[in-house]
Amino acid sequence: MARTTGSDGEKTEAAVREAAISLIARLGYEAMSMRQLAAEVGVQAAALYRYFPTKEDLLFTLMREHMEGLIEAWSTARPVAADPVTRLAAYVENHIAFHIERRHATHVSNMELRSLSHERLTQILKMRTAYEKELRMILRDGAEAGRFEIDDTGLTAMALIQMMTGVIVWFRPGERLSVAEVTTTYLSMTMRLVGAKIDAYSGARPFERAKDAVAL
Amino acid sequence: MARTTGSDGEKTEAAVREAAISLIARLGYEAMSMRQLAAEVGVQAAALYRYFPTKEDLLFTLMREHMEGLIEAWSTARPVAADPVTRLAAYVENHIAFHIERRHATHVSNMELRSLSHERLTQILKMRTAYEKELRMILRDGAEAGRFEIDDTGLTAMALIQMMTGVIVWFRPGERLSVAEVTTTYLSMTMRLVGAKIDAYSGARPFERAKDAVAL
DNA sequence: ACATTAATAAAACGAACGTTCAATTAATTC
DNA sequence: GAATTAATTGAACGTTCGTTTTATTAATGT
Repeated sequence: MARTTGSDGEKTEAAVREAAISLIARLGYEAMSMRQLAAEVGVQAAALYRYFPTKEDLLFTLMREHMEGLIEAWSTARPVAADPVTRLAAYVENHIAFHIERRHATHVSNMELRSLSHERLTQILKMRTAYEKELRMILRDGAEAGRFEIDDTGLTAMALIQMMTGVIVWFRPGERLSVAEVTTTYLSMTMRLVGAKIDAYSGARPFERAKDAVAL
Repeated sequence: MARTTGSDGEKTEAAVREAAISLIARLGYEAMSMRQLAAEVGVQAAALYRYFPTKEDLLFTLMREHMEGLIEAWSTARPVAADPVTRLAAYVENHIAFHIERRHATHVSNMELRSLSHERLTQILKMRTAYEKELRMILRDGAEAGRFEIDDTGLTAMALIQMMTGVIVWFRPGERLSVAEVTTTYLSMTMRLVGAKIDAYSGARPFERAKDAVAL
């Protein structure tokens, strides 16, 4: 046989991406075979090579697009010229929402870095560093303005990112907690962690338990 | 050829474990071949099967011993009948010290779970859950005693563990920060995150920046 | 010294891997 | 409706994989 009725390059490529994210997240990049991926899409392995020249090209494409999406999401959500507390809240909300929404892709981007060539690894890490630098700047601004109490900006940024990204390890949609509830609690923990003071409203009182919902 | 002069089963097995942890941490379990591992040890691949019947048995052994070591380390470090703040501090110190000391093994235990059979995965997760439960109990006791302010005990425990374990991702011994400095900062962040009050010393004042070294 | 056991090498097994190539058919263009 | 292009199949390629088998030598016990 050969070309099948109703076959469409764009649809097949999209199906390959989606199936690859799911399979790599579940099995790991090395453990997933091209034949397995093809079977998931409903196609022969050779057909995959029409869209991605090698297995690594496929992985790299998935990762690059994930990072681009994250950076774009932040550049949209980022509040301009706001105070550090507001900016930090926006960063946390965007980060958690994005990562919960794309749990599988995040897993791939975080776990399969070692399967990239040196050059491509550098490229992905550069994007990641740029994204993390945004958080460091917020923390530094807040510390300088006396709104945060932070020992070490870089270390705090890493701790916060690990904490927030860790959500995808245990969060399952539709279980005990909603995304909004998780976000609210993480916001509260974040603000306390950085020693945020909400002077604008009530004078230098540290963050307490936040019970009100946070808009996403 | 056959048996080599000076060959010793115990030493070879120890060398295999050590090399396996290092190789799996660097390349991933699926990407590491038994021939690669054997070469690292300075032996032929067939010799490995004298010590571990299959590749998965090797992985499982490494993981089980890592978890056993973690639980044992905590059961030694754990303070008996102390207040929640002291117990939480001990948990954080032990966790960070253990994980920095065994970065590679931690990487293996955290990243390669999906390569275990269902039965063995369950066994490892059971140990991990037992270890995490210790933290949840500390948090619950502290919250009930009014020493902590916590929204959700389970969620806070997960956040803290992700934050602390994340140290191994960026920490490199001998770089900018010492283990003691990292631990001190993480202790301070943890105490603020849980809203710890150090009543015993100074009345209900929240944790501030901790500058004094913490004994490990 | 000799017999036994421990530790390894060398070679081979079938299976699965990523990838390529030629052939074939569906859709599109003119 | 013929020519062209797009999409896919089926078979094959050489490699590498985890693992097994057999033979061989070092160390140990008697």
